[in-house]
Amino acid sequence: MAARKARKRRKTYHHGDLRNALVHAALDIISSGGPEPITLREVSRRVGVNHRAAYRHFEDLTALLAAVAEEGYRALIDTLDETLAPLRRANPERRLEALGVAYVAFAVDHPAHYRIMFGRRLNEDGRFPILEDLVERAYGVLAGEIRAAQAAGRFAELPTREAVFSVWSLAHGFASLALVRRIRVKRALLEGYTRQLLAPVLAGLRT
Amino acid sequence: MAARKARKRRKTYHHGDLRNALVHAALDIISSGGPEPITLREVSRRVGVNHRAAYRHFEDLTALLAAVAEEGYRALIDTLDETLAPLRRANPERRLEALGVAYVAFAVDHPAHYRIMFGRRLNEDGRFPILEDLVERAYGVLAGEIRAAQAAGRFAELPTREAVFSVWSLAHGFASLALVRRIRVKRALLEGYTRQLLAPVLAGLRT
DNA sequence: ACCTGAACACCGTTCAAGT
DNA sequence: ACCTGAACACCGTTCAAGT
Repeated sequence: MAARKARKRRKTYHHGDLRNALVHAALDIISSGGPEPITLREVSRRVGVNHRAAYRHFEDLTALLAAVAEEGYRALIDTLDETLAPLRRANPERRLEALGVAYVAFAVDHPAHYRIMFGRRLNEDGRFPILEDLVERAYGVLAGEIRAAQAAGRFAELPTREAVFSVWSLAHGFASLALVRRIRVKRALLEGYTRQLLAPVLAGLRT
Repeated sequence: MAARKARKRRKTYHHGDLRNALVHAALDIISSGGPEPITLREVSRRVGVNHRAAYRHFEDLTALLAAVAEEGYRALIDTLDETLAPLRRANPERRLEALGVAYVAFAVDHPAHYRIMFGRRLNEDGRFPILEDLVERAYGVLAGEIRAAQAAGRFAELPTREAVFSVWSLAHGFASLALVRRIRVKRALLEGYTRQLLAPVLAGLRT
């Protein structure tokens, strides 16, 4: 029926923004939580085009998934930036904690994006270098706060890289375990719980 | 050719230990690192039987993967136990650190097992409760050391559960990021690197 | 009891068209 | 330029047999 709707909406032979429509159909499939796998054919079906039409916009299925991942990374970076915006005057530690909380919340609130972003290694063949750039930018947000905390004399002078990886690993690990329900947390308690888990690392970095 | 070999080895109509053969063929496929997906047909092909034969032993593909995961959890638990064995007289902190290092090393050295264990949620429908039991046992090993450290007055009296999740999240997150090469570490440096990442959490728990 | 074989409804991807 | 349709070599799973 999604197919029928899409077909009604356009009078022309051309779709208009097929590329975007395909990306969001892919997201819908995963977000709906059902057991439906993301397939090129199902995605095209939802958009209301022949499955071959997708090849105009994506070289193959992996390229479509890479587009989903790219959108996800951009959304994550935006979320992290927006998290910091109202905290301009807060101390670096609180800002770092807020980043960790926002990161985990993003994963839990966008499980479809997150799984594509961190599930398979899409850039295995170096086909999508943009993905590496975006990860680097997200990393940079975290690293910036850790450097600021160190500059303010609040954090020990460990190598920044290792400090970032400690925090990132913890946030990513918790998010992943929550997504596969190995750790069960009610959404309303997520932020507080994340703070509890982050507390030891942050305390440890302080020494 | 694997098929031919298997066919030669047995003279009888029956395979002997088909179930086990299937589980290990599945592992071989993922371990080989190639892009070959684990399919019931490919697994059966490697063992040298008709793909329908697998259904004698596994209700469906998910059940086969669950068997792989089960074996993985048992191996992980064994690894953790063996890690603690020579450290009976060490202090709880060192034992906990050793567990974290062993956990990450297990993931990196058994990527096939690890991905099946923590990738999809195989027990979604409650079909494989054994998997939950085994995760619980692995969790118990970690929890035991944290409780011991607390009892020895070395760790602050935080709730054990949250302390375990901090350490587990960090180890799991680091392992996952290393597996998808978001964090790149040479195998020879893995243990030392893991210790560096764990250091802040362990220090934080100490306060 | 254990394995096979044909059949069905799905895939991704290629090639050769249609508008 | 953009989309379609038939075809190919794959899937998982079901049903009806073979030894």
